[in-house]
Amino acid sequence: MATIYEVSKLAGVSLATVSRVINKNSRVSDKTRQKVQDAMTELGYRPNSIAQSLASNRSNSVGILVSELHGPFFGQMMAGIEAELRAAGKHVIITTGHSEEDKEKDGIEFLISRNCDAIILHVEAVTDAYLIDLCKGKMPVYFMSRLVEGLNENCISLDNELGGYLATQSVLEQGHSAIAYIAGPQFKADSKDRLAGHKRALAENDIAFSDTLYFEGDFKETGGSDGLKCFIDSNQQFSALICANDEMASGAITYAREQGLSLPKDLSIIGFDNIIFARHTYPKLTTIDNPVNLMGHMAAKLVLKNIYKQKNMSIIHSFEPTLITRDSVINKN
Amino acid sequence: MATIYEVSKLAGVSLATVSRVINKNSRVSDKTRQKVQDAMTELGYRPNSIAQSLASNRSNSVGILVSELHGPFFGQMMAGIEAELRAAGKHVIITTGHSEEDKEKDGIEFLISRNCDAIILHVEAVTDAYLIDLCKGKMPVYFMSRLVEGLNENCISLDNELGGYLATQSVLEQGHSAIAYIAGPQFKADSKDRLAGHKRALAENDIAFSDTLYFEGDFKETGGSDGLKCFIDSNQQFSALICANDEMASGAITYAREQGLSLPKDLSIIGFDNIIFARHTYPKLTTIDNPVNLMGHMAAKLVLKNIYKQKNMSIIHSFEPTLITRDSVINKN
DNA sequence: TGTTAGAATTTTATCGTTACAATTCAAAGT
DNA sequence: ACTTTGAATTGTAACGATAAAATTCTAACA
Repeated sequence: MATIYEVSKLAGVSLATVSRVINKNSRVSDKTRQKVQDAMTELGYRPNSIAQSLASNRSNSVGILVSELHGPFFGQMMAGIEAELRAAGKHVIITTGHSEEDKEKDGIEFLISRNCDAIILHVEAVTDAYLIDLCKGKMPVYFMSRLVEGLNENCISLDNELGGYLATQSVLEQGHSAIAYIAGPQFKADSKDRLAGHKRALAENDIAFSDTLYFEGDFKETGGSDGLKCFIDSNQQFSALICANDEMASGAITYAREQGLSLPKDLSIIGFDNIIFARHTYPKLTTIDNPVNLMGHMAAKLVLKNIYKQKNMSIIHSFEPTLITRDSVINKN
Repeated sequence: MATIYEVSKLAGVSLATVSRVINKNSRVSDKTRQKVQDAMTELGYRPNSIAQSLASNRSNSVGILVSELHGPFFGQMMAGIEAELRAAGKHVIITTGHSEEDKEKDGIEFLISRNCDAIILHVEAVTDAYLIDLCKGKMPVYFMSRLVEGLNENCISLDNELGGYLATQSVLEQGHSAIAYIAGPQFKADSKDRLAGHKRALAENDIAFSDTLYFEGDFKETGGSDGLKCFIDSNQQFSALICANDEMASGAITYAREQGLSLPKDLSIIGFDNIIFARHTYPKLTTIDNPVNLMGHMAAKLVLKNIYKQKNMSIIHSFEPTLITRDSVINKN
């Protein structure tokens, strides 16, 4: 592969001039630029990005840490980030944390060692203290879907508490009062906030939160089925079930039907996230929209603005969930 | 950040010795190694991967091109690849092709310019000729889920023809004879092969393939609903519907129910891929398992073996789909 | 004690760029 | 014609590691 040196020789100019032609920023006379460009195409020259990175101390890559590579939620998130960054000629290095503290830290270390220009984290297991500490380091760090105290400027987050509130409120408005709740893992901030919103809605309507109608799931399909099984086995009475994400809701739906329940007549179910599949459950899942793709775009824009100094980037740090009404909640009024 | 130079100074040894301690391969006396390691921890030294890459002409990164970052199919694929590679200390640079020729080529260019050590491609729009040409270049190229003629050694593929055959055969065995088929985009090799398998099964059972019971979908939910709508609107009679992937099957299920059909009594539906969600449709989707996660692992192993010279890697190039029987196909016998 | 092989270590060149200071050049002003 | 000035260009030193050749050390053997 041809190097900048050969290009400069063929074009009869210095290395530096070639470099400036490549990087478009500084001025070069049209005649010289043309000569250089001709030489480049003649040699099939392609800049060596590694050497560029070493010399410029910039890798043009952004590290991303997600919990899982599969799953509709992370898929949408990554798609948003990648689309935005790719359009700007940056690339993404993606790795996973599996919601485990060690693996998350490991993933972060890995991305740092890879000389990313910035990293975007969707971490769940690691503490705020660790993150605050991390931000004191040299690597710029941004957070997706998590609000770290004092680091608001680096966060793109969803008002999960509001989402939880909305879900419960909407179910209450449909006349339900005995409401079961399957939460996500409570070490995850999202889960905790959604639950808090649920409790607030309950409180505002003078309904007591019942421990026996609460189950902590795993955000996976099994969480939904296990939770519902638990409620049913203990002979609880309830007409509605709120699941802290759509996967659990769909697990619950599947299990409910296995138990011979007719949905939504016998049980109303509402989810959270509005993953693509939510409109293909039966009944179609009423849920809370989580604009995670948009948030991915925004996180990328934040990096583009702060790190790559792109102009005209207006950033929204906080997003609001909205209710998506479909068929899985019945009106009891 | 401390450099190798400072470490060597503090440890009182040369640059090269430090380098050899880092890279574990060549021998260094225990005493020296200890000195160096102490110096490294004292300085909080972390090798600069960019500099390593420039000097060694190896980036320890593998480029991945998938059609989409979201979607259960690609999610599983990426998860497999990443898990395997990450365990070996390599990282993945992921980009997308969106099943469009230009974007795929662009993505490939992008990965090449990023100095990956190898690239793993899941391309659909680009021609075999282009790929054969690409393989003549310097960059090692591997293919996921696509068999490129003459490049078998570089491919990890699924016998899609067999999968298509299996799907149709199983439906036939359940006593169905009027069978509709919603294919994937026919420019994609997978889709074509699955259809070919379908036709073979039909032929073996002396059933004519009917153009009016064929629809070319888009591999998305809409493909399933559009296809089924088309068949129903044209007043076709059929008791079973084969969809070339699960997304389309779930779109078809949703649409069928919207039309008041009772499933699987009025219509049997079978999918392809066995995405996680397939067990949460109603009725639970009978489908063809596509071990794409495993194939991802295998593609990564292939790279590990060929590029990074890891031993003990036994490679399986060709995978076989299997029938997963659930509830969406009724027995008419 | 002197050799010598082999291990351990150092020296030096190199990878392909960018960045910065230094230089040259061309047009305008006096 | 002689400065001046700002744009265009060049030379050279990094960037932080690896790799190959050269050297030094160590211990065993004659």
